[in-house]
Amino acid sequence: MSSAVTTSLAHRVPDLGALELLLAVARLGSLGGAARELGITQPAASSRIRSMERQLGVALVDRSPRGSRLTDAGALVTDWARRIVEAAEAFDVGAQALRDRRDSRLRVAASMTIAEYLLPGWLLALRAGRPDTAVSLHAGNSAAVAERLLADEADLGFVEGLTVPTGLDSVVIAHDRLIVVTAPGHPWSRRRRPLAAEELAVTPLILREKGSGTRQVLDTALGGLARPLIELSSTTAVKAAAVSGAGPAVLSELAVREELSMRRLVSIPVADVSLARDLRAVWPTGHRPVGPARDLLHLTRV
Amino acid sequence: MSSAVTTSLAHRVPDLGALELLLAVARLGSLGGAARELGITQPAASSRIRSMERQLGVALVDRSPRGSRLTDAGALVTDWARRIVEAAEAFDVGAQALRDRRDSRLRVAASMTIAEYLLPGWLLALRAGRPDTAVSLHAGNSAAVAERLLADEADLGFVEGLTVPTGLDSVVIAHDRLIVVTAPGHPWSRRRRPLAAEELAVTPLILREKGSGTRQVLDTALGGLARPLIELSSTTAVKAAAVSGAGPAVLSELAVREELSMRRLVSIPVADVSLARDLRAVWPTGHRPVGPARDLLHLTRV
DNA sequence: TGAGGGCATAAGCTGGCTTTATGAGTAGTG
DNA sequence: CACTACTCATAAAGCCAGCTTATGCCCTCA
Repeated sequence: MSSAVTTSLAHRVPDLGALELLLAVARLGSLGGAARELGITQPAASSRIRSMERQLGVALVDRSPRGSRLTDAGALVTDWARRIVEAAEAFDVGAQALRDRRDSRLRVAASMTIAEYLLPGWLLALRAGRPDTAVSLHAGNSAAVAERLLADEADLGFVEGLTVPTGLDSVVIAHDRLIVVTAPGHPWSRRRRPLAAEELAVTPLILREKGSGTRQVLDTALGGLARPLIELSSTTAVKAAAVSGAGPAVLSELAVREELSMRRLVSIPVADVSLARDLRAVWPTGHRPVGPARDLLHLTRV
Repeated sequence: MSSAVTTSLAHRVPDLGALELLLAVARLGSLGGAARELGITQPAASSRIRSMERQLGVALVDRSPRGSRLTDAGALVTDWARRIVEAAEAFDVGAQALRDRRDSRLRVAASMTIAEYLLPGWLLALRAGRPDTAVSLHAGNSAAVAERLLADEADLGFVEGLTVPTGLDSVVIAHDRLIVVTAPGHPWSRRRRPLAAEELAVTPLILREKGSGTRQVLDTALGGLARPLIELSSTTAVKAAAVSGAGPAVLSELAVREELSMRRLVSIPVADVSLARDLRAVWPTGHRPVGPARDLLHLTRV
């Protein structure tokens, strides 16, 4: 693999500024207009689009004296670009929440899975409605979330798992499901019938460590029988092991959505095992969320 | 506060090179090692990580004389970064396929929706197994796909919709579903019961133009009754209208996955209407795909 | 025919990222 | 105990991408 000159992605993919510019051109139908919107000059926009076209080897916009429209290829590229920009927006709100310290107006504590996969989206939506809300975010396990809430160091918490920590009220805001995944080459990926619970129980699996929410749900569903091939301490490590073909893994559906659509992993249907778990918003008993916390809570309910 | 200087995303989110570097550091546990992998020097990596930390206002890695590990915040940031990099990888393979012209070893023709949302992932997987396969991609509607295949200008095609163009053999590779979506504020988003088919039929909707695959499926499902509020000629335009709150829209589940998880749109359950449609791989009758086309076809089957 | 909007080109500047060169801390080893 | 091998940080100097300003051409519309 990586033969010859495997130049990094960054050399083959335009930078975020150029992608934003392309989206603006697509929306406004004019290089100069897009430039104005981004606060740069028209020649800068012109040259940037041109160098992006050189880099990709494809004409992206049709220039005419009355404006610019995307070519067919340009439309396709713009849609791919949009997905990068959306991921960057999620990064941005997440990072901003992480930076803002305890003087923030809304302090959120969340379990890792929720903080990684759901919160950025919610914060993006919250910012759309309440642009001035400063949010801070702390990520930890369920116990840590409970502790922060009870010490009045957080206004609203999010946890996953089967039980609600004592002293907290909660409401179910979404459902998650654990699924079995393998690399595309694995024999299970060619099965025609769903996997039986017994098969899953006797096969060594790549798992999160005992005590994690994920492991807890799986052990309960299988009657405490899950057999580890390896035990790893982060979702990311489990994914990496599964992608590399080490064996089947059991992971939150949320955590592997990207890998499934990229076909780095495939999902193996399982019969007779209930691997659903609730995702809950939590707060100290009696202290119903108000203000921005209430807004965020409303956003999260499907 | 958009007030003051609402600097663009590109100023608040590190560039792709920095994100890749961060992922390498996370994986290898060493700044120098990551630098070596990316073909830059250790001081460059050091300074780049440091300036990323300055930009985000958060410490990302714990340096020690025996290596570097991610901080808690760093782990979270790294996972958000990974999603940007994955979107960039999809962009990259898509763009590469778009650039390679008709001398490519594998020529693919696909409908817009499939080209935008699924093909990049498939090509990524294909490249993992067959790194040297050069792929070219043409996107158009079903008729254009059929034309290219029959003129021997493509080796494998992908279409969505209810019918298979004549002269082509096909196999169903996945199922898509049209769903009803609205902006989060819309009254329908607070419904407790699923929408009935009749309600959908009498409500003016944001739709693709007549003749598109999406519209065809919807009209059939509703008995030709879909009532347009506006008709737009691209999926992206429909999404933009729906996000801005113009009304309910009907779109492929594939097309709105990101918007749903970002909560820019919410999905409205519908009862009694079957909006499923098949996604098919197609090829000229009798000419079963061989070589790389066969590999790609295998990859796409769930 | 003149005004206005759209785009391209050229020249010069600047800032960020890079490399090279060096120093300092820690761990393992004979 | 000192030597080696690994880690990371700092400083100085060079390069290049992208920016701005200044200009010119093309087209459309009044």
